[in-house]
Amino acid sequence: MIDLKFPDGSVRPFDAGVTGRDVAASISKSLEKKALLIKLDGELLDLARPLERGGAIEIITRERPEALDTIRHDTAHVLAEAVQELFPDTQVTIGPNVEDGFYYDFARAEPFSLDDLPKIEARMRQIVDRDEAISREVWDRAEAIAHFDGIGETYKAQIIRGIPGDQAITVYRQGQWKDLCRGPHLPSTRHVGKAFKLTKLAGAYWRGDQANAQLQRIYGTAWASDADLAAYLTRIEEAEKRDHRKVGAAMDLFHFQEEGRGMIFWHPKGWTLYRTLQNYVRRRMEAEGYVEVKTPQVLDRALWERSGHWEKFHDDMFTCETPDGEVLAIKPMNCPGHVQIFNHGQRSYRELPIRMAEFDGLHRNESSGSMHGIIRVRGLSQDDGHIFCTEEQIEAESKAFVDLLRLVYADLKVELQSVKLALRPDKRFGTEEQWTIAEDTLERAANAAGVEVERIPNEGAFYGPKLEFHLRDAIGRTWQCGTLQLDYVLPERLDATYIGEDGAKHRPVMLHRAILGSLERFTGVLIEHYAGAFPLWLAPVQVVVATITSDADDYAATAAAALRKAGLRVEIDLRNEKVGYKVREHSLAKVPVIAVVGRREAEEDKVALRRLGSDGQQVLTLDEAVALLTIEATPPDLR
RNA sequence: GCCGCCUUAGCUCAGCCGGUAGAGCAUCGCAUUCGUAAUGCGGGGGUCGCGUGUUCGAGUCACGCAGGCGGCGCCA
Repeated sequence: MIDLKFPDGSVRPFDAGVTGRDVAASISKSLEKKALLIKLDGELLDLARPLERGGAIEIITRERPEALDTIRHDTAHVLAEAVQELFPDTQVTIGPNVEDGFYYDFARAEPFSLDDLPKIEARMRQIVDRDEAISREVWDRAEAIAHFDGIGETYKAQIIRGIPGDQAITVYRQGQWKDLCRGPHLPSTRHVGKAFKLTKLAGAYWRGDQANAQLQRIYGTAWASDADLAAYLTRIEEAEKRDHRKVGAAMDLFHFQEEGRGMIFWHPKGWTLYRTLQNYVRRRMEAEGYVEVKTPQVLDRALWERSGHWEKFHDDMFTCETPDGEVLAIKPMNCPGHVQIFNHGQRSYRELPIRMAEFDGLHRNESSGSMHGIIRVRGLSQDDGHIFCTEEQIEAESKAFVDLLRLVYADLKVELQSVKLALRPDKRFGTEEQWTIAEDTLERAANAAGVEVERIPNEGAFYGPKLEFHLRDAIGRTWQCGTLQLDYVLPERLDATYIGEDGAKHRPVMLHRAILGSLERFTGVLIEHYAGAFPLWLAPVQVVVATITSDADDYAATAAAALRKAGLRVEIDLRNEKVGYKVREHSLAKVPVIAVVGRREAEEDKVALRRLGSDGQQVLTLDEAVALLTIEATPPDLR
């Protein structure tokens, strides 16, 4: 006998080997019908799985979030079954869940076409209608390998070879079809339901390695109900409207053209936004003791060889050659330049830490497939900084940086998606001991600043581990923005030294850090975050003074001049159009404040303020309006 | 870089089985002076991404290239 404890606290005895379905049936007929899975001591299990031990049990029905994960994974299995029925020459590989859905990777000589998706979906619905029972089998490892190799499923055989020896090899069968899978699964394909949709096709490398074969990936989304699916599709559609490329074009912020792939042409409004952001972060940094420098755009290849960048990145660097045969590289980053300034003259321990900042342009020959609007570009600049310090200063400097970053993100009202600690990569410089110290120090500093990190192996820079601060774009993709990197390597390779208290030469440590990261990328993320409707202090155009009739033209000019004198970014709209037309146009252009002036306002020295997103108006005297808007338009660090 | 898809007016998009290009918005002109999300009328605007081929004839079909989009890979 085993004891099962139910969520209401009651404990009941059952025979060992009882299944979740039996347990549900013992409660009610309807629960047996609705049950999809059970959870035993936190572990999800198939409804038909015999229970050999007792514990806390929950019956999982369709409405539960745990069920959704299983529905998605089962949808992936139904997808795989449909694909193998329709395209028998296809091998299955893996099909995990992702946010809002799933994918399945297939190995097939001929790629799928977009036209195949509706056919596959139709077959998937048939499989759901067939209501194939899903059952779990435990296989012998050697037999399983031989079996999958024998039927030409070489990827599956390879996966089994990689499964640790103490783990059971489980195969799930649904109808004629079967797949190696850990489970759990729904009782039958009917429970998958039809609230799914195949969304996109993509190529993906086997095991994420470019050296391996490229598989055909089919992405899909699946939900517990049609209403949830419809809501999801609407949400995605809405989110796509926030795309910074669309908003940027609509607001006339920037453009690209073929001759400058990955190179931004910033228009006046976009550049105003960019400079406003840059000036803000520059002030925040100056207040923290940073000193700003400017280093050359083009430097001899020899310097990049010494720093180690040439070896790892020369294909990704733009280079040029003089008629004399000198090979120069356009700088992809500022670090070696900053070390040159540090190295100029003799440094004392008394000067440390030196916090050196630079906002100069950088160029990287990013591969064609990696460019993405203004978020990933070839020409960029960072709110870059390098802190030269002693080992003892690392932790305090790191914590101060994380604090500063959090302050800036709070000012900008962006939310961190995740903070990752990128650990030592295969290709690296420096000793194991240095890496261990560096990794642990970064984690401690982050924790001290109240930030939990997720350790990710193999993702660090060649010279040191990185803290990565990730933000989300409109449709949920995440992008690394801020970063903090601890580096023992470059000071050594570029021979940076300072004179210590003991009169001897010492090696400083370098902290590479950026709060926003690429200003271009951050601007892109901000555009999507605000959908172009920026807070007053960031908005490229803060106020439009719009007239109702030409009687008010002179007064509008007076009002605009007064607002401009107070430092506001003001446009004036004297066009011979109805005020409704003007309001609509400037609202669509996301101008935060429209100051409407008609004959009445002109006579009384007033303005009628209309805020973006509200249809009321606030009638103030011109002086009051100037005072109010000036306060509102003050950047957060100057308040 | 790899896989798939897309590319027609400034923008968003129509254009069937190959027969010589269309709408809305924007722009320009005229009228209108109208109090908070589109005033009316009229005009101009296109080597249909680029190239080659098939054809009597190509926006439409084929091939190549470029750029873009989605994903993978890469990201100092």
